[in-house]
Order: sequence, then structure tokens, then C-alpha cells
Amino acid sequence: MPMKPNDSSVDAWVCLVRTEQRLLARVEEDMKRAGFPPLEWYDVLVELDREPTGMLPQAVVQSRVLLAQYNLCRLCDRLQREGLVLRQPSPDDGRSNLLVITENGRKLRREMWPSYAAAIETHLGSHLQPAEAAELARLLGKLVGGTG
Amino acid sequence: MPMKPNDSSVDAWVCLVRTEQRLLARVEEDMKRAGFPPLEWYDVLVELDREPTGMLPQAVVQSRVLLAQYNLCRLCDRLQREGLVLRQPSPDDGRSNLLVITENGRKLRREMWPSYAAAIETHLGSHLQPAEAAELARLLGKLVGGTG
DNA sequence: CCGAGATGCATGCAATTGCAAGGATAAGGT
DNA sequence: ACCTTATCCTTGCAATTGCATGCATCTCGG
Repeated sequence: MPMKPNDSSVDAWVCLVRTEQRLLARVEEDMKRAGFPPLEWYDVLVELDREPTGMLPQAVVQSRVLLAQYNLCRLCDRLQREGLVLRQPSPDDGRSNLLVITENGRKLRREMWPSYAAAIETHLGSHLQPAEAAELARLLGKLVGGTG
Repeated sequence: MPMKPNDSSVDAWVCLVRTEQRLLARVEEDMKRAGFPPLEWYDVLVELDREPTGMLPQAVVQSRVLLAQYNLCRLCDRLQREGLVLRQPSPDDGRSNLLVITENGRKLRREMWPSYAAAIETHLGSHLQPAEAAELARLLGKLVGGTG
């Protein structure tokens, strides 16, 4: 291999990708078996539900859930079709949509959480001491700076 | 089952998923800018290239790269179409395909690695001390046991 | 005010993925 | 041998994603 980055970096990279994908698949599978929609739905709903007003511009949600713009757009189509969110023209900016969570949306998010939390506990929490989980979060946090 | 909102497990979970997705997107983007195909291609090619014989049953590759069976099947279709692998009927098992890497496949893998290694270093290695990367890998390794 | 460029959103089309089903072979019990 | 069940691979169809583009609006310099 021509280049020689720290072996430990490559090892960490492989572990990171593989572990995340495995765990995410397991958690998603648990959620699906419980009859719930994909976790992306939860991600969007929880962002809106947290807001005191229950609404956010689509672009803000997009930046928080790490989805491509066209992808969030179509995800919102689906959420809207299911009556979980509404789209309102923004009074501040004629280009922007406000995404508004509906009562059904809040209800679904609330119902998903116990299963989600249980799956996280099963697939992650039960394998780590709290201090280890905190250390993991700290190390992961060091990786997300700027564009680097 | 109700859950404490600030549980360190949940925090670690969110960091894990978000960080992996961010970093993977950045690395894939670098690779694409360098004119290379998706990383899955690399994953399959490297498994075969590592084998002394340059071949493995499709099912073995599948279990290593964490893809659904129908997904790996179609990925192999693409690799075969590009002349990077061949499919041979297995002499041991009439149901099984042997995936064989071609000279072009080995060449592509070899050419991808420097860019891949550089991207890993940029997006992960440069943010962590070697000891931190090792610790990260260790913690992640604790998460993948059995079915739990 | 005007125009150039940026931003926020939507959509047509092609590629990829998920799902369900099916065909062929293998393994194990009777 | 026969039947049942499991494994390995493939494929049709629907849903989702990626990409390029288009449209309306906003921002900013003149």
C-alpha cells in the first residue's frame, strides 16, 4: 500500500463504518418489527416536536438531519401524505417552507420513542459502561469539526 | 419503557450515527471527485484481492461486506459488467458462485487505495491521536458481539 | 431600480435498493 | 430413495435515491 496513514486510523475507520452500519441495521430492524416507519421519519419529527412552535423551515431541518435537499423534500412529501406534517409558506421568506408537525405527527413520535430507546439500549447501551459510552461520544465528537 | 432523556447511551448513539454518516459522505465525496466508483466496489475487490486464490464464494463476500444478498448480487452484476470480477460455478457446491477478481479489478483496487487512505487520514486520522484512534476502535469493537 | 449571483424548493429521469417470490442444489431424517 | 427444510443465487416490481435542472425569491453592488 503506497500510503501509510497510521494503521490505527484505518482500523478505527473500518470499525466506525462497520459498527455503525451493523447497529443501525439492527435498530432499524427492531423498529420495523414493531411496526414503525424508518428512523428518518423520527429524526424529522423530533426536530419539529422539540420546537416550542412545532415548526421549522425545511432548510433548517435539512441541515440537522443530514439529508440531501431533494431527499428531505421527498421525505416531507411522504410525511405530509401521511398527515404527520404540514407545509406552510414562510411569512419571512417567499422561497421557504415552514414544516409544521401535526397532532398525529407528535403522537407517532411519542409512540416510537420507547421502542427506539429500547433498541438503543439493547444494541449499544448494554455493551458499554456509562463512562465508556461517554468516552465514545467524546471521541466521535472530535471528528466532526468544520469541513476537515 | 420510559427512558432518561440524557442517558449517555443515547448520546453515544446519536454521535455514532451522525459522525459515521458525515464522515462517510465526506470520504465518498473525495473518492468521487478523484473519479472513483463507490466504496462498496472497493470493499468487494479488496476481499477478493486479499485471497491467495483471488476468489471467494459470493456468500462469503456477502457476509463480510454487510450487504443484503440481492444487493451484493446486483453489485456483482455491475462489477462483472465492468470486467472487474468474473463469476464461476463452484465445483464444491452447485448452488454457489465463485467470485474471481480480474487483473483490471486488482488494478482498480490498487489505484483506489492511495486516495482512500488519504481521505481517511484527512477526515479521521488528523483529528485523533493514534492512541485515541485505538481507543475508539476498541470501544466500537465492544458493540458488535453476537446478535445483541 | 436593475441585473448578477445565491438560496430554497421541487421534479424528471436514471440508478439503486427493498421486498417478495422463485429456481436450483444441498443436507438431514425416515 | 423420498420428503422436508435450508441455503445460494437471481429477478420482477415498487419505492427510494442521486443527479441535473428549473423556477421563484432573496441579496447585494451599482
